[in-house]
Amino acid sequence: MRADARQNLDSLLEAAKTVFSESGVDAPVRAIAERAGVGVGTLYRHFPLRSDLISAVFRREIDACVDAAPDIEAAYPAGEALDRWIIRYTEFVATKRGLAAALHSGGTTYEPLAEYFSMRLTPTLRRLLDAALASGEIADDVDPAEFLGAVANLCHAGGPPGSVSEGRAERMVRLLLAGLRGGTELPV
Amino acid sequence: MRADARQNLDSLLEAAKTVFSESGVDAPVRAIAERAGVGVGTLYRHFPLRSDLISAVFRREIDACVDAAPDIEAAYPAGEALDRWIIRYTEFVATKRGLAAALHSGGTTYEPLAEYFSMRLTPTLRRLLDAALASGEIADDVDPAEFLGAVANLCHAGGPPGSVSEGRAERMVRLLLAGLRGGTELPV
DNA sequence: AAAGGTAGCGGAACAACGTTCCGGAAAAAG
DNA sequence: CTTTTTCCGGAACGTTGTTCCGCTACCTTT
Repeated sequence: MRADARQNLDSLLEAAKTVFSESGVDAPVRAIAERAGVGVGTLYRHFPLRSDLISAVFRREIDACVDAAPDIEAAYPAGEALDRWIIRYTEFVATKRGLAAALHSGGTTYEPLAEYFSMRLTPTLRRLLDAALASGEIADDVDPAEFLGAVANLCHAGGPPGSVSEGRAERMVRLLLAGLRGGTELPV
Repeated sequence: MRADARQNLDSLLEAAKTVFSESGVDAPVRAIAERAGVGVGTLYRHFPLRSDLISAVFRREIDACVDAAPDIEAAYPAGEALDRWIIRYTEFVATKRGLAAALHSGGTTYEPLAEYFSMRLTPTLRRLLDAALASGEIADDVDPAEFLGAVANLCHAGGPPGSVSEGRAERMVRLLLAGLRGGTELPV
């Protein structure tokens, strides 16, 4: 790999990270290329699809979230560890404006990113759930991939303009976690 | 209002309803105009913003959902009525591909639609919650607007491609409802 | 019934988007 | 230093939402 190509790739990742956090994942491709000081052709050479760039940028942050799990597991009992890691995951997702929307935009465009999300995060949650089930701290099991998707969906503003939104995501996620404790039967 | 204008407006609403259910709310404006047999200029005369058309199409369906509440309230005890109405709301939202994504797309574009959602649905849920709280069937209160937004967010596919998604939305919503029963304290 | 004024229509035109393409510049190899 | 290969830049294309204006045809008025 040529030296200038490597340099441009780094610039692009850095620029994309900045732009995404400023304007969300819907930011125009041209804006990213401009901030990186390269042409759009260069961007598309490294990332044939827009979603490839998004994937690359978020991969490292996903890894950081996964890596946080062992520390939490060691420091708290199983049930509380589960809660704390989910809250940690919440904080990661909450900062990515438009990410959840992109993930279920319908088409096959963002499948690779969703794939990676699940590939890394699912086993972590599976382990936390098993531990909490074994210790009897939660009553119901759930599919980890489903649960992660649900939490991610909850972590975005939504709702009417004037409504209280401070802490909304966290409140709803805590409600979901409380649901795992209950085991209450609901009507069909 | 002129007769042909009235006729075109009806055609547009009818066409939009069809196209939205076939291709989701992201369907191109031109496709709707073409199906209605009018030019895009006519469409924009009646609906200055794309979101205005979406609002108009969904208003009647929201109303239907609100109107279903009294029947459910009369037929079931408070707690079960709450569950059943939320499930009914779920079914409505689930069929609107891309609607939730549009609602929290960030900008002010879809605010009128979200406003109307909340304006109609919030009081209904407020009443159901109060009844269930009064009868002691649920332990925790929530902000109705928040809860509705959360449920709407849960009603979309998300997750990795291969994962189980059959009934996912319903399972997650039931978990959320179970959370209202619990009242379990969670860690900070 | 005819005629005029005007509400309203159609679709070309514009800006911004994602994506493609290729002439030429610059890095690596000899 | 020359050759070869890699890779860059940005013009160009197709599709989006939205605007604009000349002309149609509807309603009113006589």
